Amino acid sequence: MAIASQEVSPARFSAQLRSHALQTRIMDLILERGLDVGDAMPTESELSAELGVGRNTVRESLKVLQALGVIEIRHGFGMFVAPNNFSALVSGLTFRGRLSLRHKGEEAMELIDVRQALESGLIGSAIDLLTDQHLADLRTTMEAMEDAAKKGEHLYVHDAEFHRRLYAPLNNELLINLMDVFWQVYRKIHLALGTGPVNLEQQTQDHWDIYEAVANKDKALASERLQRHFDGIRLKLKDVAAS
Amino acid sequence: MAIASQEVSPARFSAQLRSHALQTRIMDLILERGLDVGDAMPTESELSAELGVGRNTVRESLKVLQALGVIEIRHGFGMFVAPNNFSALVSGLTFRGRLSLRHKGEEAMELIDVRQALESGLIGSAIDLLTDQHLADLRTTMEAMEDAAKKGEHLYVHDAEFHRRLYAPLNNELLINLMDVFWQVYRKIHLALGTGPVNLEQQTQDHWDIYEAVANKDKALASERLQRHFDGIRLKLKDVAAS
DNA sequence: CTCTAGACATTGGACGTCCCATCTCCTGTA
DNA sequence: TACAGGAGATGGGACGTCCAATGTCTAGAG
Repeated sequence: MAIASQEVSPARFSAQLRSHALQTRIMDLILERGLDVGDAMPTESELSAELGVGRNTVRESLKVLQALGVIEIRHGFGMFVAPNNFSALVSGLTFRGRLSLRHKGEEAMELIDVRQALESGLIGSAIDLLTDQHLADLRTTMEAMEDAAKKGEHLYVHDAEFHRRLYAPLNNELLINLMDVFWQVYRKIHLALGTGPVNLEQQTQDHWDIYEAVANKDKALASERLQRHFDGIRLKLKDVAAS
Repeated sequence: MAIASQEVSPARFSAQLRSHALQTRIMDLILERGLDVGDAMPTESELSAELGVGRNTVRESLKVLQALGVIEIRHGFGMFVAPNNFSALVSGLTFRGRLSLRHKGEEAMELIDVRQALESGLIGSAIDLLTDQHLADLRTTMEAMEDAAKKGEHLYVHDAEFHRRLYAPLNNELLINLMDVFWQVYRKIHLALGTGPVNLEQQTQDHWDIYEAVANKDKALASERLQRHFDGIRLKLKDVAAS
């Protein structure tokens, strides 16, 4: 009965500490009951009764947990422990980026910096662990990208897929999710600013270049080309932000 | 059944898309009104009226935005656009980590991997931009850590401070926040598992070693020692998780 | 016997109202 | 001038009610 850490006198504390405490209690409840990813949570009413708070209050916490990717809420069905999912961060970070663009776009640029550091820093390890299968997958993605480019379609999906598969060998879900978040935020900011003209062929060629370096297991070259790739992205962003 | 021109009738969409849309509307409202960090938001009632949704509904979204670090809510005073703040992620990631520890601790380990990649990958750039002031700050932190170690106190604060200051030269708030989040999550998971015996002197010496390499601007050595530092952390975690 | 359409129960979504808790600021008094 | 206390505003919370979505069960058609 790990009621543990029950506050004794919520008299002078509290601010938003209470709601945070409630979120924690719900997460603890999941852990204590041994619920795992995909398992059903108690209903809102049950939680409300069990935790001794109103249903609205519980709902506020649940919405937060949903936003944090802890639980998944399905209307008319129930709530479940969610698989790792960082999509929530996207909203917050996108907001940050757009907010910063009103000044000098510093935060948006920082985001690119982090992405660049992560990707160009990890490409070496990824190449070490690269198998033929991974390479084949990567090539498939590239071919799809080329097709899309020829048709004049957006490359968003393929671009994202490329970067995702590039680091698949590392077998690190957290990393993939994180990079995905950054990628999506960049895209959203870019969209929000209104996309300038895009050179689909050039974009595709950039990726082919990276692919080639990776296929040759040339770590230094791959890292450098990734670096350059991000320099390009950074320039494009700076360009649009200057408007 | 003639549907009399519903105002906003995303009839078939409705899922949690609605609440997400509401969050977006609030963020857009902030951007449209040109509100900046620290500025006051409309009150809950105003938002409720303006967005045409109930106050409870608006509150759920506001709580989420608070969790995402977009706004700051001060009971009895008002709501404000928040400075960048990732503390929310800590909760979610910590939960993930603890959940994963019931299996094989994979996710917790992934977190260390990402931290390791980020830190050892970026130390080079940080050293490039290192000034005497940064170095002096770092030394101050180390001395404080040593003091604490001698007194037998926990090194948490100093450890965090060290890693934070190590990358201060990069002048990238996002990165600092991100690493801070990872650090806190690691600490929380570690605490939740029950801390084994800690060797304060060894821990301090590890950091001194890193400091030394940085002070000598020896990028390779610094990177290697950071790598080793994280290997130690990883072992400790694996050790505790095995229980 | 099988398949499908519709009723039903369950569960989350939204809202309104009422009252409490907390904060800031202003006023009045010493 | 300084401090104490009140007023007003704002968020926090709890019910209760009704709506909407979803899965399941059942009855009827074939």
